[in-house]
Amino acid sequence: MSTTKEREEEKVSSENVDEGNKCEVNVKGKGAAVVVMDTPERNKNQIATPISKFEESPFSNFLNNLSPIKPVKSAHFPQSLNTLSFASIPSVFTSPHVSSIRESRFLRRHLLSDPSKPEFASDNSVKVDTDEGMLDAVNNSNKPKESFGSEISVVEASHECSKLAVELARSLNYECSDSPSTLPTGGIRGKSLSDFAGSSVTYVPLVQDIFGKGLLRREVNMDGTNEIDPTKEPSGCEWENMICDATDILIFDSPGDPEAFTKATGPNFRSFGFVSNEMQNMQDFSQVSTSEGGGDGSESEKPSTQPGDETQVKEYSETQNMKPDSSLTNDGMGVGQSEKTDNEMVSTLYRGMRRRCLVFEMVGPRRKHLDEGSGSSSVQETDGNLACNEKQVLPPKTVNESSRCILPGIGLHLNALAASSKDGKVVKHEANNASGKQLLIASGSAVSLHPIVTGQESLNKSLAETPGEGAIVPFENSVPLMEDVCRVPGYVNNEELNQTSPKKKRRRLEPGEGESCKRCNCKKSKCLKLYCECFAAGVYCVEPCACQDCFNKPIHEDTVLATRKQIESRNPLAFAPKVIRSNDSLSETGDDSSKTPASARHKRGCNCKKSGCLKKYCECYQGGVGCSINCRCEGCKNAFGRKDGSIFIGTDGDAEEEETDAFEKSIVDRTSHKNIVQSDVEQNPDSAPPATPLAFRRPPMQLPFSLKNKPPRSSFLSIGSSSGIFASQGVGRPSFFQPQPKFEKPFQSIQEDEIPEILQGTNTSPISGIKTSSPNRKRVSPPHCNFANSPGRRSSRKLILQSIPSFPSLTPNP
DNA sequence: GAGTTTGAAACT
DNA sequence: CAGTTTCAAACTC
Repeated sequence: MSTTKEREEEKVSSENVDEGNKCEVNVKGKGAAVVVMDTPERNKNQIATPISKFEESPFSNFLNNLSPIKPVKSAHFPQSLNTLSFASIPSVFTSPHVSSIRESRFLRRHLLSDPSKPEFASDNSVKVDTDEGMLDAVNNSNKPKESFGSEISVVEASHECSKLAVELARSLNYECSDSPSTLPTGGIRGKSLSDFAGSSVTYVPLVQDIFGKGLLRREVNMDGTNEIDPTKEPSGCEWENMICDATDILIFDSPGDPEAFTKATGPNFRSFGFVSNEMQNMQDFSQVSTSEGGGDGSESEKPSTQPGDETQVKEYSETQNMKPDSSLTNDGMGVGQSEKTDNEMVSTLYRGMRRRCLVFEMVGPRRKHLDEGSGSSSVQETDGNLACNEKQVLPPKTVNESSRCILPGIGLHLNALAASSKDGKVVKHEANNASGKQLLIASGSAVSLHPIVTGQESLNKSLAETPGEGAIVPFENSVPLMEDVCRVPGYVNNEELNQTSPKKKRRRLEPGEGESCKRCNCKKSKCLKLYCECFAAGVYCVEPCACQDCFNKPIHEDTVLATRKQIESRNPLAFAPKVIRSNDSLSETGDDSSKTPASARHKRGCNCKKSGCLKKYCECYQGGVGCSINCRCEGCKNAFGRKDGSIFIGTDGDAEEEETDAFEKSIVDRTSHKNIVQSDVEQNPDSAPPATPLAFRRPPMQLPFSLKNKPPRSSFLSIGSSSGIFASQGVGRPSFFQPQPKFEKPFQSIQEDEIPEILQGTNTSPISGIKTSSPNRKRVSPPHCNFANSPGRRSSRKLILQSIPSFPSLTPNP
């Protein structure tokens, strides 16, 4: 009892001290991702509501904890989880810089977490979860403590966690002699942040989600640990190292360990699953396994497991799968100590057994559990994602849901993104409208997402490394960047967001914002021509599509790929994003001041004659970009910028107003993007803001091909500021949103990669020169093809024209 | 929901 | 490269 009081006191004190931090942390957690992603302003706005909610909830929770009264968590939780997951993701994804930020966060979190786990504070990893979890934990802590009855159990749990971490490390081959008890997860994050922005990133979200659920559980345990654990303070450094290593291993191993990852085509998915599993395991361990005993146990376990790293990993994953289920079903917290004790004994005994046995089945079951049993957000999210993915793409390839999600490749990714975005919006809207948008935007905008990007990159790399993925879906591969970007964010979002039925989400998305998930209504093209938006976007047709005789499905992958190649052979940029965001780059040209269209440009330019570039018929307008020199439009009144170069100049008041609005929005986005991407942009004026991971994925081969061979009509001039634009548009005008979607995909994923590559490769400068010289000029000489080689600019991300790369990548060049 | 308009994509 | 046709989205009613 005294312990409980102490805990409370600690928490309280920590809260008092850290309240500010908490708030910030929460904000960051949620908003961080968002903020990073796009315009801070939006994020702030959007986030604000959520944050406030969170804050309140945590506060209330803490207060409750302090007070004898124990409030029930309930509603806040899910949101917090979602938000957390998002936030966490970005943070994780964020580049090293981000990591630094994170560290700060961690610190804060630690403070927060400290209350529950002063000792663990050293472990950054745990903290994040704790933040969310804190609340829950706080609420739960009281219960759990009571239920636990003995602190020992808690301690054991913590040990188990450490064990889990250790196991992970083992699997990785890393032996962390000193694994801080619980932190493994945290450690992972930390690592991901610093080291593996990309890979880690992907994991992180899951982790967070898991934490969201599991943390609560964990925290409960943690609380107990805190009291007891003081003895165990792990060295943060060591722990982090271990985690990092583990994460690395996990990530990298993932490909290697097909089993562990299961069949999931998408590395992301795998990673997620893996992480989630770990997390769950951790939780489970904390909850279940106590018997093995303290930190020592963890180490002891390590040695045992170490024998085969891979095997261990698999086992680990298996165990994760197993555990998660059990844990999920039990909810960790729900299970009484008695159960735990029983389970613990058993669990400890069978751990190894389970792990190994579970191995492959893990994913599927787990998810099911999640879906079925745990109402927890994480589960839902995963489900939602899966569902979405399944619908969209997957079908054939992936057996597992998870695999489905991932596998679909482009289609999936894009769809997922779209769906996710929509879902995110929808779902979040429930909780927080703003947050939802942010998420979406974030997902959408590769730029802002650095973290995401990084994550994607890592993912991409992993994918590239992993034979399965690439081999499986060429088409998917080609999609890469876009998809990746989308995937990650979207995916995450979906998971998080898709608490409800994925289908619903998709549908919602489609109709409303729907762009992310493009729907087509093709009747004669069989969805194998660019007429088909889905096909053009590099996505497989999904349920929402009303197409007839559709061949744009995973089943017909070969056909799709072949067709793609054909089209690409004709026009290498055919699948490149139509709109390229140069926003940043444009700014260089002076566009920025103008806000005008320069920020982003349509690759080819439009050819409107009757619409005045004021309707969606106009691709430029649809893409939320101004018309450029490349445009051959007549009577251009594009609100985003006229081809005259007068960007906005809206001769018409309306147009001007619109433009201004759009600009402002775009500017905001840009600014955000710029902030993030600036370096890149600066380096590459043309470059799209986001440093997408695409580059990794992109098979330079493809692009060079297409580009060199045939520069499409237009040059890449267009800007890739899409994210910004979209975001802005999305916020500001619905109409834009719609248009954006199309571009978005390309934007985010593709543009950056493509452009940069192109630019780089094509030293021919034409593009760059053109862009720089005249922002509006869309038609830069296409030929920049060299992009592949251009070393100079590459140094920077040179996102430049992702458009090209993305697609090329998609094409099964290999 | 059906029909029209529009402009891109595809074809010649 | 230019012109025409095809196509599907966007738009209107």
